[in-house]
Amino acid sequence: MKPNIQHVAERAQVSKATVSRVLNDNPQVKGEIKERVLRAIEELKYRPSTIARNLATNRTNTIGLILPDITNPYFPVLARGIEDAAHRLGYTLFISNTDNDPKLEQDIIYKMVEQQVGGIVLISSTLDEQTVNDLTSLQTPIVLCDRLIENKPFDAVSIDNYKAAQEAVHYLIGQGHTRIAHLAGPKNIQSAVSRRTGYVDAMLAANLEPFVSVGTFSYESGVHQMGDLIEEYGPTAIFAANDLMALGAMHEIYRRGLRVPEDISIFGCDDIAFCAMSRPMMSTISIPAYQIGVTAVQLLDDHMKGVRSGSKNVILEHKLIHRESCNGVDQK
Amino acid sequence: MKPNIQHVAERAQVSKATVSRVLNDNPQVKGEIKERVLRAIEELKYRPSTIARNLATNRTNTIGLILPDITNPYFPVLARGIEDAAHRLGYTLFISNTDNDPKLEQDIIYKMVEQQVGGIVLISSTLDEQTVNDLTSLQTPIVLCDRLIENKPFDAVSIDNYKAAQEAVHYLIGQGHTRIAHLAGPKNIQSAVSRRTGYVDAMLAANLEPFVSVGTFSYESGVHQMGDLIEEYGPTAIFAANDLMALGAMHEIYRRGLRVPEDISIFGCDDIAFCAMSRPMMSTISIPAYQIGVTAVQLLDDHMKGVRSGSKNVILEHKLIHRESCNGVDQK
DNA sequence: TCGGTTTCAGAAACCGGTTACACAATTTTA
DNA sequence: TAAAATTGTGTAACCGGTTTCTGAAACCGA
Repeated sequence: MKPNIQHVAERAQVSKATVSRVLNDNPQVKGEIKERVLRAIEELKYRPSTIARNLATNRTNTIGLILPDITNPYFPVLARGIEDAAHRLGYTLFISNTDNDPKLEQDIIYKMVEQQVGGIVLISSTLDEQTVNDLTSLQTPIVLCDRLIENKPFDAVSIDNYKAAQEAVHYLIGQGHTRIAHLAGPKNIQSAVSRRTGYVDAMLAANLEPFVSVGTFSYESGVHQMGDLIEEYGPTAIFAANDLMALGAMHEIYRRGLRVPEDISIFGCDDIAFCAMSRPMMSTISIPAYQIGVTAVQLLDDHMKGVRSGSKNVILEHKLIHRESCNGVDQK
Repeated sequence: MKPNIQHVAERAQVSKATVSRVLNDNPQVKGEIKERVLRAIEELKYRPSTIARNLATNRTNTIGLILPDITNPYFPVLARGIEDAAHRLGYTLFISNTDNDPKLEQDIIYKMVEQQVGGIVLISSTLDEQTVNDLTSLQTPIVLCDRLIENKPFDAVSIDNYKAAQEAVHYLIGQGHTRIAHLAGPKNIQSAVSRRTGYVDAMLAANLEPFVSVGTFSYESGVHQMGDLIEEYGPTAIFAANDLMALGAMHEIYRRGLRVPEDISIFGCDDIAFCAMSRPMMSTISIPAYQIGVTAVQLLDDHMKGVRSGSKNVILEHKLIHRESCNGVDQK
């Protein structure tokens, strides 16, 4: 039978309260009594019940992470940042995938709230106004990743996707490209929309005609879109809204006997690990995913500890990574 | 202020017990009383406290997942299988990374046990005899992934790594290779050891001399090992203990102006997503990672529901995936 | 009509901790 | 040396549910 605090108390010949104080490092208890309690704990191999403690304190020291799909190579790094930061601060982490399904996402949020998580890190693109308002009534702090939000009591941490996209386009233009197409992500995902807008604006500002192909952020999508693009537009450079699509595009280019960057330059976004493993290595925008995760948890922790009550949008710095997948047109 | 069961009871003019019964779909309560309770719940936007329920029932409906590093591309798929299966069965999932640190791993296991998880899916390579015995005394069911274990009260689910490695070697031998080197994984990881043993035995059985280079399962390790291998041994084919090392090896081969598979063939293991994205696409052993995860949770669920008490080793089928990274020597 | 079941809701104990408060023992102060 | 302040421990209420047990009311057949 599993020992509880009462058993320890009896063995050490003290009260439950004293045992509890020892467990919580309360300095009131010391000397021989503390020794006795520690010995009793040791002898009984007693481990306090977290759930009982949770109920008594009305806190759980848990954080929930809700994301689209851990299988998408961008997210593990983010998740790792979150887990590390959470662990460091003494929280354990719940995790759940939504596949970008708004209904499922909603259910999971409520499930986690019922689990009494102290806070939630939410990576969501599908949040509509109504849902956001519902969440507002929750007392659980929420921090959004990769998505900014205004005038709502949520923290958010992200990068400036609009600016990042513009930089990518400028980089390509700087190499002499004019026929630059964009492999866009889903229309309901904010980061995808920002990148697309950044691309379009940068093109227009340079008096170039934008050409957008909308996809799904997946490798397969990149493959198909690229095929269409070659036939319908004939670009010399591609700015893809994420690396997975960029990789798919690159694959298709080679399948057709063309080469990167000699025939077509490709620029990605995210800087997933495989960008440095592909051949040619992919030039891309590096997003500090790990740091986003860490920051998100810190914001959450602040809220949970009551350090801060307002909401805050944090924008982290991205970085343009020059590798091998882009080349000037004049070098052909 | 957040409503509790008492508030609902008062509003519906019934007792706490009745509300509890309604919450748990107890058919005893029906008709008008049930209606009143449901209405009160609705009106108060009442959500039962999971932690209170946990304490009362002494169950949490949570499962813990402990793995080395979610950032390693093999694990997200496994984790996804686990999460999907857990979600389907009504469990929420804790997750934590160990970086293969035995001490940390131990701490996390105990932390999860204190969280009263119903069971733990453990992906560990560092378990020594002593630790395993300690875990035995826990009342929490544990299922091991990617690692078999005998005569212990744990379930395990894995593939036959020894056989998989032999098949890989036979495949390479069948293509006419004789100078086949092995990029091995860490000596303290069981799957790495099995693959290595399978390689060595298959080589010896074919009267070929094994050549093993020990690495760390990482891409960088593959790069460095491959460099050494080319200089010290001059293999015509490589069997890498995982895809990350295989990819690293391929990178190094190209960096030196050689080609895959024309100069050196490479065969990996795991079949991570990048294998089908690299150029050339990587031939490898496909491990049913998702299915391993699902199976692990099913075993856990059986145990938690008391369906089965003995322990069980499940071996899932792997598959040899023929792609582009291997070629017969005679074709040169 | 009446005793015997059956049905259904409530009272209260319980899960295993935490913590406000009370109070005895000890130390400090006057 | 007595009163006051401090220290350290115990008592008991509490967190918010679940569940056993009890008994009233409804139902049933004779």
